[in-house]
Amino acid sequence: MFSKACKYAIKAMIYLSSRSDENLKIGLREIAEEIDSPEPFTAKIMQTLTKQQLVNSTKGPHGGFFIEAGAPEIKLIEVVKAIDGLQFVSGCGLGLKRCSETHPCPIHFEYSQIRDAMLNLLEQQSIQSLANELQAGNSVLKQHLD
Amino acid sequence: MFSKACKYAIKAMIYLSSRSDENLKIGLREIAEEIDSPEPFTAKIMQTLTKQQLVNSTKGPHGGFFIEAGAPEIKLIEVVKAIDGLQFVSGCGLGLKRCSETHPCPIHFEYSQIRDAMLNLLEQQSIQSLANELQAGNSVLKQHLD
DNA sequence: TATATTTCGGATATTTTTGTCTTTTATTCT
DNA sequence: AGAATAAAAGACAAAAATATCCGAAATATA
Ligand code: FES
Ligand code: FES
Repeated sequence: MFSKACKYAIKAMIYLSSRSDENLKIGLREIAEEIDSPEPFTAKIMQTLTKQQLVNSTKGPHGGFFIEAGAPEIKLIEVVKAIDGLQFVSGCGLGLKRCSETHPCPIHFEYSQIRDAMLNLLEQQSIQSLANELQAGNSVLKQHLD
Repeated sequence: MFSKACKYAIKAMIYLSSRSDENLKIGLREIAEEIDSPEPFTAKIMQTLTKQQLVNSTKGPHGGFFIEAGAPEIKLIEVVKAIDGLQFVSGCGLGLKRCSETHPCPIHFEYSQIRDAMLNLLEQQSIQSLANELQAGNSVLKQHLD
């Protein structure tokens, strides 16, 4: 569904948002720790997100990543777009060169409905609202397995 | 969503089914041609499908792949399971070690609904019925782009 | 200014997926 | 039996995704 990089990105964004209310910058180490991701790989992803202007960053002591306070809501689709691109929400489920109503693959009509539901989810849900649920303790970003 | 191998597998199965009514065996070359897939890679996939008993094969002249006539319907999920495994229809959308109602990731409730719809599709749809639609000209397995 | 901190950028390494090639084995036909 | 055909099996190659490392640049603090 999503690449690992994209999953890390989404979780990082949600975590960041859940801690960015204050004028707080979050370091790479903390992010990787809290979303249970490999630190150097996460660094690359954060670089991409920064270049795509989805997060801000500052270097140096007390530097780190943060989401501009008072910034407009960031929808999930924007994060997916930045990391994985939009192929998955528009492409054919069986890999035809283009998804088409007039020359559909065998599962087009069933598949495209589900794909559109996913697209809808990504367009509706925002990082901020998911972060609120996280803060409220209604969801988690990592699990402690014994 | 599905790996390329899995997409090739599904298309190969549907094509095979659409031609297997008669006691007809289909060669690798024809399959790869008709589903627009790399021949040697497709060979590997067909080997797997054969080992998993989803198709039969015979060697030698006029040999090839075929689906046992009068065999019970093959559901899409069986093909996906044989090639990609079931991780995607049961795993967490954000990569948590397990998908859980009690310790859900931020998108669990929306995501799992869509994932279950996909699972439902895979469990309902059979290779044979999709092959019928293909034969009826209602779908295609490859496109000719200029 | 000097030092410590932290991201940035580029190079490199590993793993997985995708794809290819060659030899062997089974089967059919002559 | 011998020749031709086609899949099976295993080794190999290329590409992409995932992950790591290190020096450079920026920033805060002393
Ligand atoms: S053509 Fe395959 S999903 Fe639309
Ligand atoms: S916990 Fe993430 S999808 Fe269920």
